[in-house]
Amino acid sequence: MSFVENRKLQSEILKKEYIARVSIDCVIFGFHDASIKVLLLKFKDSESWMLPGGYMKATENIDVAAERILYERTDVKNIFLNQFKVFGETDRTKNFSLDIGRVISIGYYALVDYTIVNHPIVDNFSDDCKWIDIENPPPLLMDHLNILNSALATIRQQINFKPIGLNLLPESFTMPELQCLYEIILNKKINRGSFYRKMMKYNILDKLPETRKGGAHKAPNLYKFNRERYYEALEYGFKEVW
Amino acid sequence: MSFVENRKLQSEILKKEYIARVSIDCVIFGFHDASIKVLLLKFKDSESWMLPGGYMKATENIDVAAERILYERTDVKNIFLNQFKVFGETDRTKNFSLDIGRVISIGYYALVDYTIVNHPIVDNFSDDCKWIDIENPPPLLMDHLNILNSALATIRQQINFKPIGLNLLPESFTMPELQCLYEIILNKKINRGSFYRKMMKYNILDKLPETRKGGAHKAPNLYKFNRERYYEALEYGFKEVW
DNA sequence: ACAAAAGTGTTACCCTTACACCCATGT
DNA sequence: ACATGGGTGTAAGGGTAACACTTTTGT
Repeated sequence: MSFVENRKLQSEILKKEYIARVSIDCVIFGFHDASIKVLLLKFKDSESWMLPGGYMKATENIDVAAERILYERTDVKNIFLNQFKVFGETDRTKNFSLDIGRVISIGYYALVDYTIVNHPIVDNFSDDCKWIDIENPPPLLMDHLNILNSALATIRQQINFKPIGLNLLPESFTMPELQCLYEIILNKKINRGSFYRKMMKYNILDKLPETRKGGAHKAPNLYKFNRERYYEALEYGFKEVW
Repeated sequence: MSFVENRKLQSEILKKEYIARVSIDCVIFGFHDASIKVLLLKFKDSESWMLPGGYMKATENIDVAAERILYERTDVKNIFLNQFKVFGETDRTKNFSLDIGRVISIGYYALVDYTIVNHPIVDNFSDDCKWIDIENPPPLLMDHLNILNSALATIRQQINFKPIGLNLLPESFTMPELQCLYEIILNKKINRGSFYRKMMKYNILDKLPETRKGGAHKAPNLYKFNRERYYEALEYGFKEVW
């Protein structure tokens, strides 16, 4: 089979297996060193970075596709991704060295434990995969900076009426750590006592019997999220005005 | 050219012009007779109804596609559509007599003036187009009932922190009419005085010099939305908790 | 006269903030 | 002793809701 024939066949297979011109991009946020990180791939032989993304298969549910794509490109699995917006400008891929034509992309975000990425295993298109501080993003391909900022705006909105932190913090954590997460996301200081009471009223925390030993001062209490009540709050939100 | 050849050609043209397997469905809400209506098409020679929808072209921006599709199918134009969710279950089209294969659909909603639909002009696939009360929806094709309910849930959420009513009410309206709209959307009674003050505090209404004559009692004041402040409120919302 | 609309005063209540105070517990 | 963390009391302030009262103005 000639090279051209082979490429044609590959293309045919791809067309059958995948939905042409529809991709998924994943904005994976982590929390570490009192700052928000995003998981990025470095495009091979280039100084540009990109969000982990890929094409949808014709036979798989959209949410499943998002999880598969993230797994294939970063070795990260079993995380819950939230669809947040479709990016469908005709010129959104023009700032890209490969001519992939017109592609619309479905944006997903997730808030995950920073430690889920242990090994920088990357796929054939990338030569690096790591957490990058959102304060200083490197050059991003196509409209990926726009997608990233849109995801950030989405979580900053949602923090007003939905819980946050599960999967972003380790299984158990202290109240000052949780407060620090909120302060970083909201980019402002919060009064400690008020934060404490509001969190307790949300009724999504379980206090653990043990404390975090080894620090320089009083060992802080450990908490974990009560999954049942957390998910309930995620679904229904904390408040409605009307 | 044989029938088969012709169909093949048509299919090829369609493939080039349109993005295969990506559709847009529009949930168009109107307000009339103190109830919420949705604009539906009746599928030809069938008792089933559907949301106005269609396929995206390869060369058009996604938001433009949504407006074009709505216009082609219902003769309604120049309305602002909001993307709200992608429906991508593999089995979402199975309950449909035509075998269109796997299609993912991008959901858009709009809130419009009920009077925009003057003539029930419909396309080749439909034999009726009209407003239908959301309280008693007829049988809907595929997952269109799901899409409709999802759009409803979206606006009921958003009414808590964004203005509503522009395009849904006529250019000028009275305070009781606006309150009625809110009560219908939220499905509950609101205290008149409290509603009045809250609305005035939102600072998105301009009081007109004239009143609505001809009613049985005191002519109520007319108001209209201040576009500039309305759009600003749409973008930034009325309140943030943290 | 009557009914609807408009605007405002009042009160009670809840929630949120900021601040403070006291206690506990590590080094 | 000192620093951090935990928990709660309190007072100020803002927002909301329900209710009532008054005034206006159509038929």
